[in-house]
Amino acid sequence: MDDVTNPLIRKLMGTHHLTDVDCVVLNRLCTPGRIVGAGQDIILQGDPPNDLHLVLDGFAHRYKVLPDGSRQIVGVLLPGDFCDLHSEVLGVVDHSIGTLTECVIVDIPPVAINEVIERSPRIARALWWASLVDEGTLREWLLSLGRREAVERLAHLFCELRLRLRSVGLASAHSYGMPLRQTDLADVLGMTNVHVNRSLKALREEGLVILVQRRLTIPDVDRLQAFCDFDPTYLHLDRQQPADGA
Amino acid sequence: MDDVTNPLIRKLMGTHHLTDVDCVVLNRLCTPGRIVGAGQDIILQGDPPNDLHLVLDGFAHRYKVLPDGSRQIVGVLLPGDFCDLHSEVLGVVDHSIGTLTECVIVDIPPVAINEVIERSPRIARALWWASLVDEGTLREWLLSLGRREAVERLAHLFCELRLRLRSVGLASAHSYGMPLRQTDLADVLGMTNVHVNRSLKALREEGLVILVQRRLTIPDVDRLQAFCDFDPTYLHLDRQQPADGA
DNA sequence: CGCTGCCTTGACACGCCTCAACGAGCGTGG
DNA sequence: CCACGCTCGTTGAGGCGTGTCAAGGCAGCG
Repeated sequence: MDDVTNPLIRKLMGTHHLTDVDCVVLNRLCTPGRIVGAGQDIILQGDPPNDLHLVLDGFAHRYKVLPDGSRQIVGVLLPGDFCDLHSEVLGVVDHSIGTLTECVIVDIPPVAINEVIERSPRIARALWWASLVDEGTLREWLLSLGRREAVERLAHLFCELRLRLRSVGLASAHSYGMPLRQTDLADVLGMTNVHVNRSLKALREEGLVILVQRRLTIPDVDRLQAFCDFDPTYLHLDRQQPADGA
Repeated sequence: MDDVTNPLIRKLMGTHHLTDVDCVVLNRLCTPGRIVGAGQDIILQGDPPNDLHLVLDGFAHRYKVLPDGSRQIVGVLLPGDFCDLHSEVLGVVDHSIGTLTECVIVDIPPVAINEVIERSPRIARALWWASLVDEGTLREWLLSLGRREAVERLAHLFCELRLRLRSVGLASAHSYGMPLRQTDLADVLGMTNVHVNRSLKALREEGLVILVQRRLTIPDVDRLQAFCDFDPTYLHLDRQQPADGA
C-alpha cells in the first residue's frame, strides 16, 4: 500500500517506473500550493509565458471563446494535470485556463522544471508521455465532436473521466464525483445546456448512468462503454516499457 | 533568396534560428524519401511504434474511424510535418495516418532523431515547438467543430491552410493548390460531403473563395478572415525569441 | 463508348438549438 | 421565520442547420 497523496506522482507511477528520489524531487516541485476559488481564471489567452501551473486538487479547464461569447472547453484538467507545460516554448498562450471547482494550484518557475527534467530522464520521459496523452485526448474529442451524436459524446466523456480519475485514485470502479454543471458539460461537448439535459435524461432512462448530487454512478461500465464505443487506448494507461537508460 | 527546398527546414527557419550545420544535419535526416501513392495508409491504428515518418511532399492526414465506418480526420499533414514524433513515447499509436495525394515520405529511425536532438538544442527546441503547434491546432479545430457553423468552419480551414502552406513556400498570398476532395473536407470538418458542397457554394456566391481545378483562390483575405473570425495566433508563426543556450 | 470518381442539386427527415417558463435548492437579510 | 434572489436543472413548442437519400452532370480514362 503506497501512501502517495500527490496526484501527479500517482498518475505517472501508474504507467512509469520512478525511483524514490524521483518522487522526492517531484514532491518538492509541488510544494507550495495555493487555493483558487471556483470559476477563477488562472491564465488568460494572450498572456505572455510565465510560471507553469499544476492542478493538485479540483477540476479546471482549458477554454477558448468566440467573439459572440460562446465558449468551447478544449480540455478538462484533473488533479495531477499540468496546465501549460508548453507555454514557454510557444510564447503567447492561445487559450485560457480557469477553475471549474475550487482548486489547489501549484505555480512552478520554468527553471525548476528544466532542472528536474535534466536530472532525471525518467521524469522527463514520464512528463513527455503525459503531454502526449493530452494530445491524444484532443484527437479523441475531435472524433466525438465530429462524428458522434450528443448522447454518445456525453457517455464517452463519462467513460473517459472515470478512467482518468481512477488513475489518480479519485474514482471507485462504478462512481466518482462529477462537479461539472450541465453548462460546463455543454461547453465540453459542443452543445447547449438544454440538450445536455435531455441527453442526460436519455442515459438515465436507459439505466446507463445515475447522476445525483454531483456524483456520477455507472451501474454497468461495460454497457456504457459499449453504448458509446469507448476504447481507452488513447489514454495510454497501460504500463510503459522501462525506458532504456539515456 | 534562400534556395531552401526542404520544407521542414523552411518551416522551422520561419520562426527559429538554425545554424548552417543544423540545416545540414536536418537535410541528411530527410535524405531517402520514398513515393507513396494517393490514398495509401502509412500507419494503422494499433501498430507498434516503429520508424518515424515525415512528409516531404504532398498532403497526408491523421484519421480515426468509428465502427459504423465514419471517418474523422484529426490532422492534415503538409510538407514539413512529422506524422508521429511521439509514437515512440506513447507506444501503440491511437490513430491511423494515410496519404491524401501522392506523397514523398521519409522514414526515420528513432535513434537518428534522438542523436540530432541531443546534438543541437536549437533543433530540439524547434521540433518541440512544431509538435506544440500541432497540439494548438487541435484545440482550434475543437473550437471550430464545437462552436462554429459549417460555412465558418470551412472558411477557417481555408485560412489555416493558406498560412501553413505559405510557411513552407507552397502558397502565394491569394491562392494555393487544394487537393482535398469535398469528402475529405467533410471528414475534416465533421460534416457530410453534401453539406460541404453547399457551404462551398455559399462561400463562392459571397465572393469569398474561388475553387476551381483543385486550386483555391481567396480574392480578399481580410474579408475571409473576418468572416470566420480567423485569428492566426494558434499557429505561432511569429519569430521566436532566440533560445538562451541550454 | 461506357465506365468510374467526383461534384451538384432537390426533397425530406431529424438532431439540436432557441426561446421561454417553471421548479428545486440555498444563502441572505429583514 | 419567511420572503427574496440567485444558480442550476427541467420541460415544452417551434424553428433552423445539417444529414439522408436519390438522381443527374461532367470529366477522365480504359
